Amino acid sequence: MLRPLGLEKQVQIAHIATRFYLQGRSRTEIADEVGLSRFKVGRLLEDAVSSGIVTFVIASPSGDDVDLALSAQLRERYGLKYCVVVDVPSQSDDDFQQRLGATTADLLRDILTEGDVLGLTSGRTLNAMSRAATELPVHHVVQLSGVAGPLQQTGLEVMRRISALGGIRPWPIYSSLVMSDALAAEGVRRQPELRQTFDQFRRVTVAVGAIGSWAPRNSLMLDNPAITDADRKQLLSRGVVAEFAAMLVRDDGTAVPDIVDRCIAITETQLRAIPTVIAAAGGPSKTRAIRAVLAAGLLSGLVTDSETARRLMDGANP
Amino acid sequence: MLRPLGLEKQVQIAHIATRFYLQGRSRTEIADEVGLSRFKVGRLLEDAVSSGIVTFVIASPSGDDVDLALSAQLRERYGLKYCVVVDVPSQSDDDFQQRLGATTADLLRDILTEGDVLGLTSGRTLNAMSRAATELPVHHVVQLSGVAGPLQQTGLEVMRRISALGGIRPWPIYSSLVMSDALAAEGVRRQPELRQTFDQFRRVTVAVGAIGSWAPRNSLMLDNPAITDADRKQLLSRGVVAEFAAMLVRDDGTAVPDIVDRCIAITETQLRAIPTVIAAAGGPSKTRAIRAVLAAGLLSGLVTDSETARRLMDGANP
DNA sequence: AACTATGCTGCTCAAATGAGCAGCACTAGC
DNA sequence: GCTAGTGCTGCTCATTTGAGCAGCATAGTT
Repeated sequence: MLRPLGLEKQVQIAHIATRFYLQGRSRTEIADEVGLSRFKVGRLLEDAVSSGIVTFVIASPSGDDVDLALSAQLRERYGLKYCVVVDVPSQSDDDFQQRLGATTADLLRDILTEGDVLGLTSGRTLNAMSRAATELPVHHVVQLSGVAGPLQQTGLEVMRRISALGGIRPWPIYSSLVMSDALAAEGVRRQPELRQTFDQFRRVTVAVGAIGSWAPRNSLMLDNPAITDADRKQLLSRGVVAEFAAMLVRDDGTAVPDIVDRCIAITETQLRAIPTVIAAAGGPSKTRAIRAVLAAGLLSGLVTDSETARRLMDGANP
Repeated sequence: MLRPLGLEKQVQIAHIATRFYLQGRSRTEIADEVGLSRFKVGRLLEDAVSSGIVTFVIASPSGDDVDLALSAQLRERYGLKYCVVVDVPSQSDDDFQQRLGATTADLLRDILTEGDVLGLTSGRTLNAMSRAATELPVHHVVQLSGVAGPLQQTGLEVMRRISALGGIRPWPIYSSLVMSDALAAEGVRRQPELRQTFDQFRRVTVAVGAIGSWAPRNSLMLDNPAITDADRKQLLSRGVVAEFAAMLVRDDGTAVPDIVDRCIAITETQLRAIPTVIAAAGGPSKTRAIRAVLAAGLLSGLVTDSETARRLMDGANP
């Protein structure tokens, strides 16, 4: 339209649009009512949309901080099964983890069913998730990777909280995530208690993990004492930018298996066998890492913040 | 729904709603895409609306000050053919008339066609209209009522401005609106010049008039010197609350013909014969009067402000 | 005047959609 | 263990709707 639609036409369109969209009448019905052909009504409704008289707003009805439209977009973009994007206005790191964790807990409560076996890694976000979780309809929670980072944020702590919800059996890993050498790791893996947990890996139906960033450096694993400066240097030179459980990933999504034999954690193959794998991670420093893990194609779900989501949307098509 | 919809379901609904409303895909298409039955998709879209995930906003695309939704509602409510409701944030009386007048001019430009003959009364709003009008595709403008009120706001002034637009022949009334007695009025009506104008009344296809309020008192006609205190008292006691052209109206819409024979203006019968009669009036003091004129059932159009529109909507069904 | 070009209208026919229903899983209560 | 109740699913059939088209009016051009 060159002329921006006459005033009376606008009102007429508004009338028809109200009847149609707000009152749910059919085009045919409206046509009879206002004395137009149903074709005319249909075209006026098209005009209503194209001229911007009618706008569609897609938003969370609870008015809470989930950006549904962005969630749906991101989900679409990366072919995810689950995707939740949280609006986190505050930039405080604590708030951040808090919101991401709480939302992840909400998502889990939503998608888990009785028969599911939940697998978890560690990290601040997962810790916040375990704090926020109030009810999870599962009976088994399996720790997917060994301990890394401060005592308060280990996978063990997460396991403790989750199993405290009641009726949930924990399968913990009492071991550090990374060993100094493959032989030591081999020895740990032989421990009966640990083998019990490892045996559970194939039963896990839903896994939730954090994403660690290696470039920029924001990862509990990378800071593990068992990883020497030489290790770090070598792995970084091999292109590692992210870690998920014990899996190290390059920008293009390919894995770097150099130290898998030193890790006490679920393997890539086992991880890929899990029907639903969800990552919870956000923040500017994690964007590149998240993109890498997405590129690896092992995620079926992602919980992140809106700023990160936008950055992920902006990136080149994967 | 008791539970306010699971998080994942919300995202799924948002996805489907986006595809449907924002991208215009069909339910069937979406169903194939996401692997659901078209019925399921349809139900999810219903949920999207009922749960408030999708909202329809009906607003003027130009972002200007016409409240389209309210216009359509009011139009519907009073069975009007044309109705424009203007948002006037400022409470200044001048702004008020200005906006109402400008919008009336827009409406006229929109609905008038070459063959139309325009009829006008007087008043501040119509004066503002004549100021705002830049092009009107008509060739004849007929003054419908005699002069009342200050020189700057008479119908004559309106006629002058409109005919100055070019290509428009004015049919003026050089007379006061009210005479002190019927005999004098009779004499005036005999004047050839005036008869020419009166002869045009039946040719008028679109009439635009202001509404005067008698209770509360806000009318140029009521203040006319030819109306004595006794007249006023009598007419008010007869229940007159409004005037349109020279027609005096009660709350219930019935006419009070007591002084018609003293008025130099179009008669009620002639007025009712005009296909399209539009009133332009607004403001708190005019609400009751507008309601009365609406009740009289002679209007096919109304231009008013949003506050007044809301008051008119609130009133009992006519 | 004849002729395109343009835009608007309402038609036909096929596709999309809604209403209502029966099948099925699950629950709660006996 | 049974059974009525509840909620969800996808079906059939009738209605609604869209795509595309031909008719018609208007405007501008030759």
